[in-house]
Amino acid sequence: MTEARVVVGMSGGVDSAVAALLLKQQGFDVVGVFMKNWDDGNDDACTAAEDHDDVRSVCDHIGIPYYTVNFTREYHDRVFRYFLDEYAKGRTPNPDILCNTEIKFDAFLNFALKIDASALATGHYARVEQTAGTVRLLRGADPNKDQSYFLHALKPEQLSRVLFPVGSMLKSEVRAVAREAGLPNAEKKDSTGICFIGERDFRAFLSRYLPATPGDIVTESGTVVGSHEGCMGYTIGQRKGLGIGGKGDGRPWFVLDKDVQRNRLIVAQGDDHPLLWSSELVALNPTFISGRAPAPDGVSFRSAAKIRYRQPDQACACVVEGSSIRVTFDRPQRAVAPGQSVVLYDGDVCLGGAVIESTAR
RNA sequence: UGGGGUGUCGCCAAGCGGUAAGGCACGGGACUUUGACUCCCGCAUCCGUAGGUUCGAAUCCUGCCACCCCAG
Repeated sequence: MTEARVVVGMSGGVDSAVAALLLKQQGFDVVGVFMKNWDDGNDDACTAAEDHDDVRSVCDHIGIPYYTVNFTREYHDRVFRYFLDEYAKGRTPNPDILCNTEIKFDAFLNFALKIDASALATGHYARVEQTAGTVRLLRGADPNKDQSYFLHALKPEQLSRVLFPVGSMLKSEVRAVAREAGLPNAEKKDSTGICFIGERDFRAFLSRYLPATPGDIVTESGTVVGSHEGCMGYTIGQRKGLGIGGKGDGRPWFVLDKDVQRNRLIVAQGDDHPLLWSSELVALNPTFISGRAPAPDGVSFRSAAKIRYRQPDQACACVVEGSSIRVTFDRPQRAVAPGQSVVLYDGDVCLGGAVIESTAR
């Protein structure tokens, strides 16, 4: 009779390290696993190697075995290709959401089950609550670190196999635990950037995979005010990188829209421009963690939504219409970008979400 | 080659004899498991150029250069 085995996805950061530590202390048969899902040969090799080293030393410190798995192929086929396709269409995808549904909690979860683990744990700041056959996803206890936004598309079958040991903790508590336990990465800086790919000069990175064709930057009336080197490198609401200075009334310029057909960026001066704000959006193929929408098809229900990670909750009314959902906000939202996800909440409960398709005033 | 005007950071623009505002752009940092937004810091020893006046000039004077406008 042995303890239940749990696989912990180790990134090299403190959060997953503490997750592994806590599970070990709780008596689980913990196995640390490092995922290497990206490989572009050279430049990023160093940080990936550092992360791997951190995983090794953390696992040694905690006293658990560790392995490395490689889902480079899966990541490329199921996440990165979509990522590029979306950018090619002029949209702004969120690869990390897909990475969770397709890689971490699918390919990787299956790997964990295959080596006889009963669950997969990660260092995500979110909570899973299971009661009488139902699963709920709750925000992380630390409002400043909550990552439920990235997990909203998981299915109940996936969530029921998942543990988030640090989800009920504050970041400061996680760091304190790491320090007390003497974990080698206790003070390691939080990582950002696309998961598994890391922090990059975004436009330069994209141009390695998508042809960057120079084009005009125009105002909504068609006046050319600048030029860009590939409009896929910009997103709605973006200010930096336009290189337009000294024109008009002196205020900064923002991207209002992208005209992929004509390879043009449409911009306006001042972030109070009406075309930068919309109070309604339509998103496709909504998924709900409970398995069904809070209200029947065609019936409106109130909710709180996020258009992007770390955005404060926005009060709204939603209505599912066939394979899409229409969200109408109480207050207009800035720079709603097709390709990004709208995620719905009811208090601390994450209901689900959908990928934004279009907006309306 | 008659007249008038203008030349200050990549762009726009203060300054009007007392020793170079500000905005945009850009660079760096903070924030951040997407892309963005936001915030903070930095950014002309020098004012088209050569002289002159003055204790002292980007600010006054003169020559030259460049551009613009009106005349031709």
